[in-house]
Amino acid sequence: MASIRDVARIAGVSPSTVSRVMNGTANVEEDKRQKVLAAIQETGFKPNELARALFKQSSKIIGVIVPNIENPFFNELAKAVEEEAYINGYKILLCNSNNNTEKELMNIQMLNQMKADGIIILTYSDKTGQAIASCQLPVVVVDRQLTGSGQSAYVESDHYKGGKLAILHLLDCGCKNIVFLRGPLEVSSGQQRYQGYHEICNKYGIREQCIDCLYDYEDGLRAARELVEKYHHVDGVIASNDMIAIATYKILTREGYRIPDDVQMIGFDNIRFSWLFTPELTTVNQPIKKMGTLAVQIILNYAKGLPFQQENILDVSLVERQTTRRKE
Amino acid sequence: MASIRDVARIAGVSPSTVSRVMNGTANVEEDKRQKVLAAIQETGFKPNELARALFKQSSKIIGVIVPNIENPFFNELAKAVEEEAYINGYKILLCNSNNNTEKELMNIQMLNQMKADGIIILTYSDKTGQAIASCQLPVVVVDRQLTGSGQSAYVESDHYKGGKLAILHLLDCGCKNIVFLRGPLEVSSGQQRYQGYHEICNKYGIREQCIDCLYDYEDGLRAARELVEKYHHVDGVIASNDMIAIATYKILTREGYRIPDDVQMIGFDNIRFSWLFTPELTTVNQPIKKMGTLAVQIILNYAKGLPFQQENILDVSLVERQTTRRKE
DNA sequence: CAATAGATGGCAAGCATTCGAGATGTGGCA
DNA sequence: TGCCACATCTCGAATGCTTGCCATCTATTG
Repeated sequence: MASIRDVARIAGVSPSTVSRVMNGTANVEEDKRQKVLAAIQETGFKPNELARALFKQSSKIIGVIVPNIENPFFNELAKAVEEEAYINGYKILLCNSNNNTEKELMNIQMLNQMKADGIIILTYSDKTGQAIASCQLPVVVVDRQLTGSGQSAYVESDHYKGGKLAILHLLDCGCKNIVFLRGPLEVSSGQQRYQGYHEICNKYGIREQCIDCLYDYEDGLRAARELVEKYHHVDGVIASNDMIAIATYKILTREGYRIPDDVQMIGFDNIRFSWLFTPELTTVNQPIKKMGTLAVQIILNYAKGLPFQQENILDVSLVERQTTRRKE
Repeated sequence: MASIRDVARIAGVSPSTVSRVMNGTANVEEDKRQKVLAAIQETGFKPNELARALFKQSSKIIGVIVPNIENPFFNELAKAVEEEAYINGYKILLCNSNNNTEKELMNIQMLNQMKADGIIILTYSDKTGQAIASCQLPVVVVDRQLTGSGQSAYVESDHYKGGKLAILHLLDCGCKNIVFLRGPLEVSSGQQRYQGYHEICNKYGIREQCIDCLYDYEDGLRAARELVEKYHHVDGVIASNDMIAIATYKILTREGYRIPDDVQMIGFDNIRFSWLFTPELTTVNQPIKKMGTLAVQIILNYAKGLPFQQENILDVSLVERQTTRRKE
């Protein structure tokens, strides 16, 4: 592989001149410029990104740490991040943490050593929180609130509003016996959605009915089984997210419930699958793409020394589809 | 950020000695060793990966180029790749090509400049084929056959067998009027599956009924609409993959067909969603995880100078679930 | 006392970039 | 016409950081 010095030798100039031609850093006399260009052509010279990054102390890499790429929510987000990064000349280093704090810490350290320009992280334990705080890199936490500070920011949706939207919609649809498959209260999305739900219940004097449920499909199946066992007269389900809604659909139909005739159902997130699924899921939309784009922009701004907003809470909206039906 | 020279100065030794302590390259006297360790502790020194990679001419990065991370098949594969890479101390640089040859070439070039240790690519146009052939890096093409050569290899499933398995199963289930939503013939998976189907049709004197269909959901909807228009008496559908099967399910049920009572259906790939879906999809399993693992291992072997198999065709198998039903 | 083994330091390589200094040339003024 | 000043261009060296090789030095053993 040709180096800048090979090019310089062939063109009969110094490496600095070649560098100037390539980067347009300064004027170069036309005939030398032509010779350099010719030499670049001839050798097929491409600058070594590692050397460049080493000098510049920046690798133009953004690290993305997700618990599980397989999860549609995370991979839709990863896609948005990749696109925005690519447009701006950045690359994505993808790390799967498998919800393993150990691996998360390893990844953060690795990104530090790689001189990544920022980290976008989609998971958050207390330990990682500390690692983030003591991290020299800008970190954007997505879908979790952040209590620490430093050069970090967070991006999430208005889950509180989402929770209200969900139950209000089921009420609009005439549900009398709503069960909330409640997401984990330790994470802000679960906590906030529950708060929204809770407030509406209070306001209308509705008795709360919750089943705790993690965000993964398997636990969704478990929770849904508990649902059909405990709540025979259920006519409305708020699933903690779309994957849980899909799991619940399987269990409910297996038990002979028809959706939305017997039980109406609403999810959260509006992942692509909520629309691909049959029936198409009513859900509370999170602007996933926008979250990814924003996260990248925050890192870009940080890199450029521009100001950025530390707390970003994006709006959510109701998407009515086939698992609910408004009363005429 | 502390450098190895800072550590050396504090410990009162030379940088080489520090390096030796860190990497265990050679023996170091115990008291110096202790001093070095203490200095590392004190400074929190972590070697600069860029400098290391520059020296070693290897960044321990594997580039993964997928057409679309959102596609479940690709992201299940990406996950397997990430896991296997992580275990072996490699990182994944994820590139979304969006089926854009331009972007693919850019990514290949970028990975070259980054001194990636290999590329795993899940898409394949003629132009990229050339780029791959002239690439100094080892390349593993997954899910496509490769006609060129160089230091490249390919990993794919036995699609031919898969095609046979699919139609034979529908015949076993008593289907008399099977339509094949045929994947693109330009790619080997489409071509080979069709060959398998074709051979069985020949053998049993069945009239072929095909609708051409790309691998994405939207085109699946289109093809499925064409299906219900053209083939009123269809009682068996072979979908070009699971996503297409899911799209077909939507259209068929909307038209009042019951599955599997009126129409039986089989897909390909056995993506996670084929099981999460209701009804659970009968499908032809591709060992996705194994494919990802193998692809990484090929690159690892190449890096170690070990031999590796250039052509890898993995076995497929039938997974019977709820969209087909064997005749008693 | 010599020879060898083991430990350690220094230097160079890997590569692109930037800065300060030097070189070349041109224009203006005496 | 000759000289000085200034502008423009170009080069070399230093920077970023680590590792491997070679040379050196010390200590131990025969």
